[in-house]
Amino acid sequence: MARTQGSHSDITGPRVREAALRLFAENGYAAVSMRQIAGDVGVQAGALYNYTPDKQSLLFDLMKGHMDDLLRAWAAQSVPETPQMALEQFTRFHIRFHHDRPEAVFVSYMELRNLTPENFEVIEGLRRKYEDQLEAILRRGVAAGAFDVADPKIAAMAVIAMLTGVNTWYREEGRLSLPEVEQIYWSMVRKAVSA
Amino acid sequence: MARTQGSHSDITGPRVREAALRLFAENGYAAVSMRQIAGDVGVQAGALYNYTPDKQSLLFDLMKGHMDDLLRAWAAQSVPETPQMALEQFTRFHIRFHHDRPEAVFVSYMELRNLTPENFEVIEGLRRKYEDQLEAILRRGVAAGAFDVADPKIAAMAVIAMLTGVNTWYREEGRLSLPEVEQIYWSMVRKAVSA
DNA sequence: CTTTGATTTGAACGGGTGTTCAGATAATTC
DNA sequence: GAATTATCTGAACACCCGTTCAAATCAAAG
Repeated sequence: MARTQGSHSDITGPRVREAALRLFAENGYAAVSMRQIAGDVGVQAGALYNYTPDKQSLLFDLMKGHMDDLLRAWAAQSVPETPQMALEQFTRFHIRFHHDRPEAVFVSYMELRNLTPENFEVIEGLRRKYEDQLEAILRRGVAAGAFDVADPKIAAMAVIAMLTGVNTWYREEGRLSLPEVEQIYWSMVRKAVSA
Repeated sequence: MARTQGSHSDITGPRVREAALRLFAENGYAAVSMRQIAGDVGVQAGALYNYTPDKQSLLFDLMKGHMDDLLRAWAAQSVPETPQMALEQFTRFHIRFHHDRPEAVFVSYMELRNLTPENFEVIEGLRRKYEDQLEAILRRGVAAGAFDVADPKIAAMAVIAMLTGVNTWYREEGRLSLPEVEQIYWSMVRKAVSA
C-alpha cells in the first residue's frame, strides 16, 4: 500500500512545512521527531525526504523563509518624509508583521541555537539587515535633530526587543485591539528616542 | 569499580546543577541527555538520580531557583523616595542582575515550554510577581503625575522586554561598559514613560 | 579494624531517533 | 490501455533516550 488517492507533491510539500512550523513552535525543534511531522501530514516518515534533504534543512528553510518575507515586506513599504514618520511606520509595521505569524516568529527566535553554524550565519546576517533598517532611521533622526539617542545601534536593539515582546503576551481575545497596542507602543517609542 | 576517591554528595550535587545549567543554556533542554550531564560531572548517568528524581525536576529546580534569587534580590533593595528613583533603581537592578547570570536567564526564558503544566504555573506565577513590582512603580508614578503611560501593565511588559534584550547582544569585551549600558537604557526608559 | 551507610558503577529495560531504500501504488503520458 | 514516472510505504539501520537497580566501592563511626 502506498500513495493514497489524490496525493501530490504540490499538496504534501506545503503541508510538511506547515506541520513542521506548527510542531517546532509548539514543542521545540529538538523535541519534535520526523515521525511526528509525518503523522501530522498523514504520511510515513520516509515520505518527508521527498521534500527536504533532512530535518535541519526543514528548520533552516522555515527560518530563512520568514526572514525573507520580513525583509521583502519591509522593502515594499513607501518611504516616509520625516524620520519621525519613518519610525512610526517601523513601529507599526513590526508589530503587525510579527502579530500575523506568531509561529514563524517564535521559531525564528527560539531555534537559532539548533542551526548549524553555517545556517546560523545566514539567518544572523538577515536579522542584522533588518536591525540596520531601524538603526538607519534613528541615525537620520539624530542628524536631523528630531531624535536624541546616545547610541543608535543599541537604541535599535532596545526598540526591537520591546516591540517583539508584544508577541509574548498579546491575545486576540484580550482587552486591547492591535491598533490600540500599536498606539501605546508608538507613544513609548516616540518618547524614548525624542530629543 | 564505584565511587572514586574524594567524592561526596556536597560536591556532586552542585556540580550536577552547574553542568545541567550550562548544557541546557548551550544546547537546550530537549537536546541535552542525562548521559551528557553525567559525563560533564565525571560520573555515570545513574548517579545523577541521587540528586534529582528526574530530568524535569532538574530543569524546574534551576528555573525556580533563578526566580527565587531574582525576587529575593529585588526585595533586599532599599525603597526609593520617588517613583522616578524607583524606576531608575529597577532599570539598573534588572540589567545588572540579568547580566550576572546569563545562563540562568537564558534557560528561564527559553525552556518554559519544556516544563510540565504544573511546573509552568509555578514559574509563571513568580514571573508575574516580578512584573507586578514594575507595574506598581509605574502606577505610583502615574498617580503622582510623574509618569504618563496609557497602560501600566503593558508598559511594564515593554520595559522588561527592552531591558532583558540586553543579554542577547551585550559582550564583556564589547565597546560599552555595563554602567554605560545602564545609563543608555535608563535614559530611554525614563523618557518612554515620562509625563 | 570492623561495621554501617552513603555513593557510584555498569548493565539492562523498553522505547524512540534520523535516515535509507527496495518495492508497491497511483497519476500521467503516449 | 500500456508504459512511464512521481510518490509513498514499511522495514531496516545503527544509535541514543530516561530511568532502574543489584552489586561494588569508599568514607565515616564505633
